[in-house]
Amino acid sequence: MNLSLPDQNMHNSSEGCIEDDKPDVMLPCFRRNMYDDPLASYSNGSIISQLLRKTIHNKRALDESHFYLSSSTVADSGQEDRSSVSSKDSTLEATSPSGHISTGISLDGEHPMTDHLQAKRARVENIIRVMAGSPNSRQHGDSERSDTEARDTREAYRENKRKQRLPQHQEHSVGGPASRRPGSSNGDNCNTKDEECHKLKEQLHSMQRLLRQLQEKFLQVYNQDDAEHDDRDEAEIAVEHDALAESTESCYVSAEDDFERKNGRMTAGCQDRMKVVGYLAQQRESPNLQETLKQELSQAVSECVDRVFKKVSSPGLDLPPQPCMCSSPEIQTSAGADRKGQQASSTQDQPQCEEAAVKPRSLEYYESSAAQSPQDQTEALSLVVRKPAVTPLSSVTPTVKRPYAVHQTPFQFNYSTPLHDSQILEHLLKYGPHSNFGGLPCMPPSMDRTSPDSVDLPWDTIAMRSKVTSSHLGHHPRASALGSVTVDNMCLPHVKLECGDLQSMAERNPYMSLNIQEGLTPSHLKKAKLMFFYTRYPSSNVLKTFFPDVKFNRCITSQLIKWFSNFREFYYIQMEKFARQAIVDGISEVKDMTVSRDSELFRALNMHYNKANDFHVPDRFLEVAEITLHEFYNAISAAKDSDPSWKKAIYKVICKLDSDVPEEFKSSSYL
DNA sequence: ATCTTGCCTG
DNA sequence: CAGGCAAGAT
Repeated sequence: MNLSLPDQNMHNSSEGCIEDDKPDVMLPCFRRNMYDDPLASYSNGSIISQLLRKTIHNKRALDESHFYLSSSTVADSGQEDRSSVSSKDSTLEATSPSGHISTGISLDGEHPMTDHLQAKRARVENIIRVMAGSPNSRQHGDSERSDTEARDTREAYRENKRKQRLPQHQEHSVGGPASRRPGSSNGDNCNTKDEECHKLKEQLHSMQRLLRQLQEKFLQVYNQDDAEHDDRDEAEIAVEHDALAESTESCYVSAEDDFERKNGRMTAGCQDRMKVVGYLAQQRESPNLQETLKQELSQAVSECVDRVFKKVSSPGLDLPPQPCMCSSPEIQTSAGADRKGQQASSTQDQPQCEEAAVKPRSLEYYESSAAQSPQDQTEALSLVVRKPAVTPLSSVTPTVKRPYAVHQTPFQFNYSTPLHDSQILEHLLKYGPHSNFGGLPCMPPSMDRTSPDSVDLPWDTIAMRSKVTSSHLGHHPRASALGSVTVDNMCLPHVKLECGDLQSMAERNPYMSLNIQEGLTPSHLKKAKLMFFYTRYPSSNVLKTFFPDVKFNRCITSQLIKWFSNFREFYYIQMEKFARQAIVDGISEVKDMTVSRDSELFRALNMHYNKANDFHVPDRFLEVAEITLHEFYNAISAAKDSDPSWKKAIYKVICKLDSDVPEEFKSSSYL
């Protein structure tokens, strides 16, 4: 391999972690693989090279792992023609070890690589499109397609199963006693918990499929390039695909059985990922940058998955016990028993308590199921397949009515954990997993029925406003439920709009690897205020340029614009106030009015836009302020203020005084 | 007819 | 600072 050289370059690539202020956002898909593989050591080089090494390794012990990995790799890739094939196929194949590996990658090298690659490219791109285009449609689309294509009864069965759980509303009350687990005081909790696990798993699998597609694509490109230089044969490439697939699988296994270890390696993983990126950038430059970006996308999704699972694996840890009258599982259990009967009657009392009590159990269940069948675990749709087999679930028939309770868990954690986590989860919501999250009526019973209004809360009200975050979510544990509701009902529609008319995937992909924000944070507000010192009338393009970590959509854009509108409002109000004051004070000449850093006017402004006073206001702003003050003074002096729109003339003047915002502001981590 | 902008209000 | 509304712009 000629990877040694690029390797070094990659190591030196400082741009590698540009956006990775967050060391935990990185190539999770390779973690487990590299960690477990003795052949792999970070000091040995890039992920690619390791994969290649591993390829040889795998060539022999491919058998089982290979067969199901590769199959799942292709799964879901043929959205159009293979429609329902998706993960179901992979499952099918996975369950029949002797089955032929229907991977798009021919191990025998029978099919022409070019055709195959093209086809795969098309599929991958389609996947991406689907994922970006309509988060929700994806899942539904799968279900619908399954109806038409019922060749495989198992597929149909599985899909039906899933359908059952989809659109229904959470009339948790339904189900009847038979549905409850006898002898279980918190049977409902368990059920909810199981549902959560299942739902989460489904989402994971969905994302896995996407991830595999992306990774495959990435590797494919790499192979293409590599083949040109190394004359590698198809078989080798195919095997390598499998190697990658396995690494992917391993990643998920890792995410499920060893978070600690994985997390410990995040930094290293980041470096490796960046190596790859750097390598790709160097070798193929712009054309293949696209592929790199796709890779980044997949990794971001993967990271999100890891995050979610991590959250699930440590339930309750983030939830303050006080909020719930039940501070311990035991108490919880008894409480649940007491409420057994009233459960149906939408108890507003303590939805949180119920959740809190459920979480620990869901973890147990989850882990146990994972342990019992790692293969299933990683397989795309194993979850659905396994459903009937799993005892807990089989007895959870009633929960079908409120299938998506699952998502309460991640969301709750989301809002009860630091911003860092919530950001990642927001990512998750917005992109890949959204197809699943979006349609999930993950409202707790009480919220569902008694607080329909909460659904109308704008997304940013929950996600962006620190006020809400602190006052509701921070202090009231129950707010987490509110967050769930809001996210569920508000975020999704937003996504649809954004995906439809905004940034192209090419633009979105790179951002996904960044710490892109779903909403505007207090930091953004602060930044905007400081920017106001330079520009009073920023164009939307400027805003987009200087808020690279913000995912712009109509809502966000208008919010930002509104901010500046408010800034101006305050600014002009101050100007008018001081101008009038000057007149009252008997100042006869404009020249006598100056704006310095000692001026009251400046203090007022500075207090507003630079409250912390940790920013050196540019002199230019003082000049503009002075000019504005003069304008007001003159206008008022000339009695122009009798005209209802007398200020417009002033605005016209001032808007021309905008200056460029310093480049430093372009950094997403400026503040 | 729809979107944007600005004013007013809480 | 954001929501609502109305006037203006397209």
